[in-house]
Amino acid sequence: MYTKASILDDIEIPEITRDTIKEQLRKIGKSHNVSKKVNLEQMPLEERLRFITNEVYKVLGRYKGFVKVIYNIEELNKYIDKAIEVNYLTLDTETNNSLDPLTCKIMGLCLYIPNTRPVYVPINHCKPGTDERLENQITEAEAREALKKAVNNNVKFIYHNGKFDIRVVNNTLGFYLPIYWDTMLAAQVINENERAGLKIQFKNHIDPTIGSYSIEKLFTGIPYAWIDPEVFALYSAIDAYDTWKLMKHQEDLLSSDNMSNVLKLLREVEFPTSLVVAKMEDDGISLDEEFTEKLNNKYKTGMENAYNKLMDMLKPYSDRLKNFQLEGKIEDPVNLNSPDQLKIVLYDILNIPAPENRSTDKDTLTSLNTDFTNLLLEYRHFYKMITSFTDVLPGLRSEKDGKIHANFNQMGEEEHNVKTGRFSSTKPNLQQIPAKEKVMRMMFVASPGYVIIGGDYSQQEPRLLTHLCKDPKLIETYNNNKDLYATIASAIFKKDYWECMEHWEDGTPNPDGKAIRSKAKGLVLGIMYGMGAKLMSSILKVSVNECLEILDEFYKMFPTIKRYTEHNEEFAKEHGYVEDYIGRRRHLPDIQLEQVDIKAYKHPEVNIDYFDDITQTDLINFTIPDEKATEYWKNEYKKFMGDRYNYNKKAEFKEKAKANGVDVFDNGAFISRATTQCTNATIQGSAATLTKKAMVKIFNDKRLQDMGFRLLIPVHDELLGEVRVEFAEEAEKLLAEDMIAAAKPECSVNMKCDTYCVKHWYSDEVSNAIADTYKQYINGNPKKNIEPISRDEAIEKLCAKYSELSKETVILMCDNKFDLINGTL
DNA sequence: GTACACACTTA
DNA sequence: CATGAGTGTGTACAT
Repeated sequence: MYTKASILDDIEIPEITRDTIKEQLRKIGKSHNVSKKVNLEQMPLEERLRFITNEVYKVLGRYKGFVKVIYNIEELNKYIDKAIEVNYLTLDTETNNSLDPLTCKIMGLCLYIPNTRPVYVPINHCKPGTDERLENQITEAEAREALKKAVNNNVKFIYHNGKFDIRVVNNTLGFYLPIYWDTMLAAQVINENERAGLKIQFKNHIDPTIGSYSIEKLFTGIPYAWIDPEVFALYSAIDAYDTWKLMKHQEDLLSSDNMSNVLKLLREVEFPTSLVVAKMEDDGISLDEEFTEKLNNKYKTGMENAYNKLMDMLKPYSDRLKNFQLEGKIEDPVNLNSPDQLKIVLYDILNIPAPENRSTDKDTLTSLNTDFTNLLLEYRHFYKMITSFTDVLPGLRSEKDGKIHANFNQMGEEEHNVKTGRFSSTKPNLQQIPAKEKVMRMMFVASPGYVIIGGDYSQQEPRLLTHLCKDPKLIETYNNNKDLYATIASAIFKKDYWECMEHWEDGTPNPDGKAIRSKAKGLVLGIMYGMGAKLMSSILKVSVNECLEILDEFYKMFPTIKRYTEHNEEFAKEHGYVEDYIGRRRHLPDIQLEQVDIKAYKHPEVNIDYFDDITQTDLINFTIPDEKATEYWKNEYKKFMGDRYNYNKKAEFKEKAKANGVDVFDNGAFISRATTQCTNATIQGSAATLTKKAMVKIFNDKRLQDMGFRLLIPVHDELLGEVRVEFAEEAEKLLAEDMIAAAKPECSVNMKCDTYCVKHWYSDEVSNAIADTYKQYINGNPKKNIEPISRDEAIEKLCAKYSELSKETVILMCDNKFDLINGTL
């Protein structure tokens, strides 16, 4: 029996696998749920803990003797020495009912080393019902020394979602552990369409017979720390073992030749990135609370005014409103946030000519252009700013340091399927802070003594497209530092390069050039998104035919792009995935579907006299799949369609089949969507990879580290960080250098990077906008019917518009004299 | 309480 | 038929 063995004995016994307990597992059954009749909440504590113990043993008792609890430092040291000997350590941290690594308490460590049994190291368990720490445990200081010893001896640390664990360890024990392997990230990179949870991964790849259980419900409402370590170990320690098994499986899978790029992506990009993200989340970003409140008040006033005016405009229609209210179709007063009610107000009560779909979205309301709809748009804008940003951000600040610690997920949200490899951000989503409403970004401020440094890749995606298709003309454009869109416009519209630029060579504005250049820009974006000619025509504001001609000319001038996209799509059809410039894969299984799924049926030959409850009608409707007929219709389809795909013919076939009672499920939409995604997935995936590489490079840049530089937010093609104010200029330069250098050696096209340095995010943009408006006010603008006004009047107007800024600040900005680094708002 | 549609924000 | 994200609201349905 394992229970009587000492830790040393354990280390010498052969590797224990779950095979030994498989039989038990089958007996226990596949799932466990606590009976709903048991009222956990009202159970006295002692009874509840006993109940929990019993339930846990019922489900996980098979692990008793497999997992072991370490109660003293001698045993822990032995275990760590063993880790040093074999060079690996799998680690999972347990916290006290908190998923916030910033403020949580560390409760214990789950460890696993091959050829030993998984162990649980209790650190902060308490006597039930109290905060009194149990004595027979490892102290935080002991745990810290033990882990540090492992780190100093270059032990390779393995995790499942290591970002969480290394943050917990940093915030409780005071240092960051290294990451050798993360099975969650590996799972997501290997197949982004599969769920990456530890249990499901283990079931899918290691042991399909494993049962599922959800005993977390048992613990709701009571601190985990009150659970006996022996009981808790059963529940938690097996995770470290599972993680190890999964890692071995993933390493095997990735050791094959055709997976070497995926392995490289993990080792050089994703694993190092998770460390960067851990620190970024721990650091957080500062919010200017006073400024945020001022903005909030401004928008609230604006929203209330708009709302009141809207209600006033509805007053003459009170009779009609009443009718709909009596029918229960609208509330009293009408709820403008409800699209259902709004449709009635707009199209039935106010009798505004309704578009076919009776939509109430922004485009529709804008095109309606009535006093009511224009005011409604204003109301909605304010409402959005308040409810999504100004009202909620202050509440998201951590009690620990008053900063906002958003969650950055380097592979997208776990709940959704992982897609292209881009970052996502939640609670709050710092990637959707308004950019058009520029003052909103000024809520974010550098920490005291720091300045914000920002850098964005200029045309990151088109440059990567150029690298992917190796177009000589486009490569030349970039390497000669010429404008991409002007080059393209000049090629397809047969004009001189300078005729396609926003400004002439001498700097004077060129409105025609601006228009033609923006057409080329729309074209490139459309191609990168996989847009159809119809939609592209509406965006470029040309007819469909004209758009087709432009596209034709485009592909004639840049045949490499067409060749590349076609090759990429064929690759996807053959392999079921596309690859980015490093080796990140985006699986698009739909692209391998047959155009149609065909299913033919037959009616069973049943004598209804045998069945009391079956009627003749039931029988006619009752069918069973007919394999032979299905085969026949599949052949018919191939014969009918011939070699070339034809939409009309397909429709004709569908009708014919349907008339014969054959189901034809059209996969056309799925296939075309997957095809559309091919090009975009490689470009967007490449961009995501490049940005991550840049983050890693910046993180590891010794010079930036010495300046106190820390990353704050990744916004896809843009990185935001802060640095101690005395190093502002130098850090700005280094940031751009690192971002550009990150593309090498894999990317053949030079990157370009624009940077800025401010105390408040976007204050440079706001300052420029104010200066521009000021100039228009005092000079006038005949095109926009703006009469020139005096300086005082202009300043007064701008102060009203920017009421969240002080008058002094507005004046400084008007004169372009605002100190972006030290100036106060 | 959960799931979806809709509307809006962003790169 | 445009790519990729998250948040907040209202509504319908289940519990």
